[in-house]
Amino acid sequence: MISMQNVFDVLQERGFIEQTTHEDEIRALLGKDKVTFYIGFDPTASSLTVGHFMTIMAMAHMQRAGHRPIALIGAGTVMVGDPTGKTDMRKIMSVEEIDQNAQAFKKQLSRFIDFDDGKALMLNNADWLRNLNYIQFLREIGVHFSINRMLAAECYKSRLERGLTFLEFNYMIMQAYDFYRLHQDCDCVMQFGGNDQWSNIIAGVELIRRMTGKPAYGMTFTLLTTSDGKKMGKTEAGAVWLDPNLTTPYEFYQYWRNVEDSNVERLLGLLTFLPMDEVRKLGALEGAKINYAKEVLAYEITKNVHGEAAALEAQKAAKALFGGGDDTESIPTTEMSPGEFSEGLDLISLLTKVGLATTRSEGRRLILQGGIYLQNQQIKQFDYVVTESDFDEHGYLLVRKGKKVYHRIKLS
RNA sequence: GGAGGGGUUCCCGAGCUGGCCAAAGGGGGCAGACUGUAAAUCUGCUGGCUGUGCCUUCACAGGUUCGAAUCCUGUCCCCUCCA
Repeated sequence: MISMQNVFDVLQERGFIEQTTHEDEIRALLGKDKVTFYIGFDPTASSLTVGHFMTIMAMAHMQRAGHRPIALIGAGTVMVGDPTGKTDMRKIMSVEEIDQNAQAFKKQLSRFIDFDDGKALMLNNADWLRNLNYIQFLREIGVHFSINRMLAAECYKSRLERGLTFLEFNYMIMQAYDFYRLHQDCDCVMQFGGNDQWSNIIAGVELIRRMTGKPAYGMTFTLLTTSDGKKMGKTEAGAVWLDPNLTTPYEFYQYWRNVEDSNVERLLGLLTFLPMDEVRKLGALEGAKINYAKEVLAYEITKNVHGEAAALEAQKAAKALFGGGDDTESIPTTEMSPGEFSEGLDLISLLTKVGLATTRSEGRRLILQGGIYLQNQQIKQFDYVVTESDFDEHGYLLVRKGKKVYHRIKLS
């Protein structure tokens, strides 16, 4: 790093920052000292998602600027469950599941942040939250919280209409206490998070101020949303995961390759390390040319998450399918024995077998509506029987569903 | 604890004077058209199956009836008001 730009400005320029508790102080602090900050990750699933990834990017920028990140695994806070943004109460998770997820989170985080030699810390709030003494906690920490103010918090609003349990109501206090603990134990003075975490973050900032008289700071990042305000990172199949077993690198690549035009520049800034002048250049491309920017976006993010080899492979596969290239190695492939086709296999069975249709009815519907193609030939006969003669000379059969979903059958 | 209102197909939400209900409408999703692997728009589909018929669904378990999402009984869960 040659020119040492203030990370605050970097984050701002790249579009991360949504709200800050004390903008000037934070900027000043980040400009001169080595600052310890934390971001919490609640292990509610077995993998991190792209939403977490954006936050991790911010963390990485901070680390590159010489600050010390604490990745806090929330295996204690998930025991309670964050009601923020939820309309219904989340299922109570078993401790085994939580701890398993926490392990998975740890592994994934280590790929993006350098935890060597104390350059970053990974902590788990289960270590202090699970054994709290109720009465003692209420007397020490609980006194500092005003129910009146908590009820006014934005994050509880929807839940006050539908019902909020006392368990979940305590989430904010848990998170505030985390910040306090990290402040005491690790000199952590800042907490970052997605913008939905604002209420929880300021609760911690205030708790620290009340208990220690010392300042603490908070900052939230923009949330990944589509132009109509829907959360990004969700597909019909569920979230976009960082775990390649849950979302394959090819699917992951395609997700970014298909984002809407208006979001490309923003996403490049948030999710890649490309210099901003390049980001702006790419974002300025118009019409069909912006497809190039999407390729860059998809490639860069996939590279960050799954490595260069996987990114190249995904890109090649995508180009082959959509751009007339000839590499088809990376498309999802199912191997089947020639014997299965010796009598012929009906198309519907084939579709369900490879997962292109979840039920036979769905398969039939797809075919009837013209959504199924074999070797790029539309098949509208629902009782079509696939035989070896449908395969190419190398023993491959390319099955396509709609415009974008490809699957290959290989005879073996 | 008392009074009242609810639990319907992926979601929201009709139906609940018994048959015409696999269940209106909207959302979401999928497919088609248009395109740039974009957005917007338009069209169709959207419980399962050996498919013009059959099977399983309207919280759960029973019952009444030729026939129940609709009526009766019990159970569980949720919400509102009162305590």
